[in-house]
Amino acid sequence: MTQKTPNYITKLRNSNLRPTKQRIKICEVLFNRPKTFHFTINNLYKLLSDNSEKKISLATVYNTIHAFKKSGYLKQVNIDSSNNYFDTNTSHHHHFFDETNNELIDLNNEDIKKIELKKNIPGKKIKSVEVLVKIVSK
Amino acid sequence: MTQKTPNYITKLRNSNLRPTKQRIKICEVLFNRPKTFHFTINNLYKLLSDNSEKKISLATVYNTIHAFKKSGYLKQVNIDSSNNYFDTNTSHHHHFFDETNNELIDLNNEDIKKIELKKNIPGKKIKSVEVLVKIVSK
DNA sequence: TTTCTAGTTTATAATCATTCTAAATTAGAA
DNA sequence: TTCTAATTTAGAATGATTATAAACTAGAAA
Repeated sequence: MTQKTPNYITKLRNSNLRPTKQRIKICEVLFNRPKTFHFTINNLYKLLSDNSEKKISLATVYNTIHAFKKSGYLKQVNIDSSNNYFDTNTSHHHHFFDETNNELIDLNNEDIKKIELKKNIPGKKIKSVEVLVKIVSK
Repeated sequence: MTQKTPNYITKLRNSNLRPTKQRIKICEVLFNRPKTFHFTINNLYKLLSDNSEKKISLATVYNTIHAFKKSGYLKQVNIDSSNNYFDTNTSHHHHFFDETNNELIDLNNEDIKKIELKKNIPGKKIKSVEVLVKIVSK
């Protein structure tokens, strides 16, 4: 079931994204992981710089991440004005945000009772319902 | 029960904030309203500029809003990286965000079934639980 | 009332994240 | 191999917010 060598080339091509060296490298860093990955653009940029001699420009990191988001490979998670995260888990779920070490943790749908609203706004339809649980060390 | 002329001077002094002309003016714009008020710094700055000949500097608006937030007069509501709101309703509640016209709407605690988490993070305690319901026009 | 000082306001500069621009490079079809 | 459109890139531009430092002011003390 687990892909040994994920075919990022096909994945990219399917989204009309040319499989460039930079995009494949970013795919490897983001998706070749056993678990969901949460990151900021800055996190990722540093991570890419660290394990590589030839670095990917910051502009390309921004471009690529936004292209990936548009293609549905990533979800954006806004915590507050100074913390803009991305999440490789694109299924419907929620988050804990640990303010002690600025870490995002998934709160899966099955780990929270269904959200039921007793109010609706006339003329409007719901696009999303997101729960953010802020936590700190005890 | 309703105060005809709210005593912002006392309110400010109680929080160790000198009741300056600027702060009182901002209090009037923010709190002398029948309902909760949602705004961005820019909204507020424009509003203050419009109904006044002598305008309050942008720096003071930022300073004051942050002082008010610190004193518990306001809550900050982060929608996404380009929408940073403040809310005069400081009670525990949630929000709708209407993406059609960038408007925040309160979702009071009694209008949502209690959020129950079936997961907890060892060593961590919950600081807040916030629900954000994004809506658009039908 | 006058004086004095710490708190406050202000214009402007600095910062930081993000987006834009336009030139150089590259993927991949022909 | 050639050619073109897509992509990458460095650096400039933008926009929100914060910092700075000089001028002003509230209000306590004389």
